Amino acid sequence: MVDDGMRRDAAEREFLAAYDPHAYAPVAVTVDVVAMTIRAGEPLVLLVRRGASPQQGRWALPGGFVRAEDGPAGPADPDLPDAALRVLAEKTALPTTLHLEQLGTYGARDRDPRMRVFSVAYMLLAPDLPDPEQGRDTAEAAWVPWRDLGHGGTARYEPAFDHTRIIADAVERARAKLEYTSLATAFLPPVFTITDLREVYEAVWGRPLHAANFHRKILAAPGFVRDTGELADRGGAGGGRRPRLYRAGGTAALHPPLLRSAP
Amino acid sequence: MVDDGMRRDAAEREFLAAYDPHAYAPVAVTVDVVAMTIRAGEPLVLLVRRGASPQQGRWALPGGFVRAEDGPAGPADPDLPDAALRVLAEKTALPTTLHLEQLGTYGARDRDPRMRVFSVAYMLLAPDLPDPEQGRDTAEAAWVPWRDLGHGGTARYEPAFDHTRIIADAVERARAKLEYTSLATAFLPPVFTITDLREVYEAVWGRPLHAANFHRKILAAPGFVRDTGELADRGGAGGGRRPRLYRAGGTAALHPPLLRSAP
DNA sequence: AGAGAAAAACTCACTCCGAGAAGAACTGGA
DNA sequence: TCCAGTTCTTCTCGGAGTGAGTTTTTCTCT
Repeated sequence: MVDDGMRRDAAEREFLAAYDPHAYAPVAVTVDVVAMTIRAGEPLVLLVRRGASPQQGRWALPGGFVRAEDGPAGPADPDLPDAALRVLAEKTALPTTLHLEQLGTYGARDRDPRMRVFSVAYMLLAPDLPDPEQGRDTAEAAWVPWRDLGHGGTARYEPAFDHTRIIADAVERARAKLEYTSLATAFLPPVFTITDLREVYEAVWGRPLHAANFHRKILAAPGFVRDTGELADRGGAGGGRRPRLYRAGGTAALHPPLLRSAP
Repeated sequence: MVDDGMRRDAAEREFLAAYDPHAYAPVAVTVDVVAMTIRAGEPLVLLVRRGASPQQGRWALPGGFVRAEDGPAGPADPDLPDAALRVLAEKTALPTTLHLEQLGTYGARDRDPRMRVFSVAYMLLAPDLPDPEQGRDTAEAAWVPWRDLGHGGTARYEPAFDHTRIIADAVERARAKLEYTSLATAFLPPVFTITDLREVYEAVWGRPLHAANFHRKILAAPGFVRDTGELADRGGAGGGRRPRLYRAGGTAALHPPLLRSAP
């Protein structure tokens, strides 16, 4: 204890060396965003076609370098979520309500041939977003159904780099979190019906649910939804009772959870 | 589609600029490891006393810079988990069985006064580890009980930087994952009893459990544990039936989950 | 042998869940 | 206007799971 400050151990050497950061091998940090939405019962993820050189022309997640300091490109990103929202705003219009959550960081040595790149992946859930035709920064951008991606689909879209795995991680995270959190409301507008909520679960889990039991369980979970006291203007297309309208209740954890049991 | 390769959009500009990586503001990537173990029913986390300058003398998580390329300090870390295990091996002996899991990445602008530092936090669960007296790289290292940390404890150990929050995130992650995965076996040696397993749950959740019901639920969850067919050499200290010995069954997800209900 | 202790099995009331049926409220066409 | 079809909502019922407590089994120590 007495000589703590005098030992030139590894930590200290690292600290001193860091005063000349350029002495280190250069590394870069990027953010990649898995933006998810649901349109007509179909879960979609936003992909952009790469206009630049590695993997040029292939589809990839929207992403970009984190701005570490203020520079000619623009002000620094104060934190990682800011960077994630910035790169996404360059591709599509951001919704007013959204859920942004960090997925994980990928840093294998051979991810990028140019230099060591660490990618922080984010998952963003949002209500039905507009088509990104106004994307002013990318060759092309599109909302792509999950099932058209690499994992067992028609492989019309084969994402570049390790983005297929990142998307798969995001899908599994979303599926799991629907069980024990009220995350599903992030896919819906502020006011919705129980049927809307059930269709989110069915879309994400890819399996039909028993409507009556779902209804019961949602109302039994305290704080999941709040009754607005109002009814929708109309029932379904072919008639039907006018459904009640609800808002998200704000609860994060769900007790009891909504388990997806074996079919 | 025809002129994809000709457009000098932002992605391409980023790509070209990256060929001179030093033109960018330097950033650093570190790993911090929340190593957890349980000793005599007490959950512990490994802290080291910082020997180097920022926050010198304060306790912090074991961590260090990710080695991006081969250099004088040693070979590059092939991937982030390799870096996490390397920095931890510098502080303590690694167990033969362990569970390593990425927690998240922290990159707020003001985390470190020297430069922009992104820290990838890992959580490591292991059976009772030896005391790190042989730590050859650090002024001091110790296994610290959770309750002695900042959050409501006696504050004997007040971790540096944002490490208090990282540890809190790790604790909450561990508590939650015990509910719906077989993660608890990571705290135990290869062969253990149901009582050992229950004591892991009680230590992590900080609450006593009903022994008989716990026993029933563990055996009802398919694949959680496998019966070795053998009994322990002895019962408890003051006598008692010799307990059966089990091994981890290898199941990741638990059906049904073991919910911690309100006390 | 007997007391005490720990593991494991059992009991019981209660809740929760899946599956189906039934009721309520609405649309559109006969 | 009445009826068939549709959708939302509530109800019912058997089976499974849960919390709490009790009992049985098997062991150690005195």
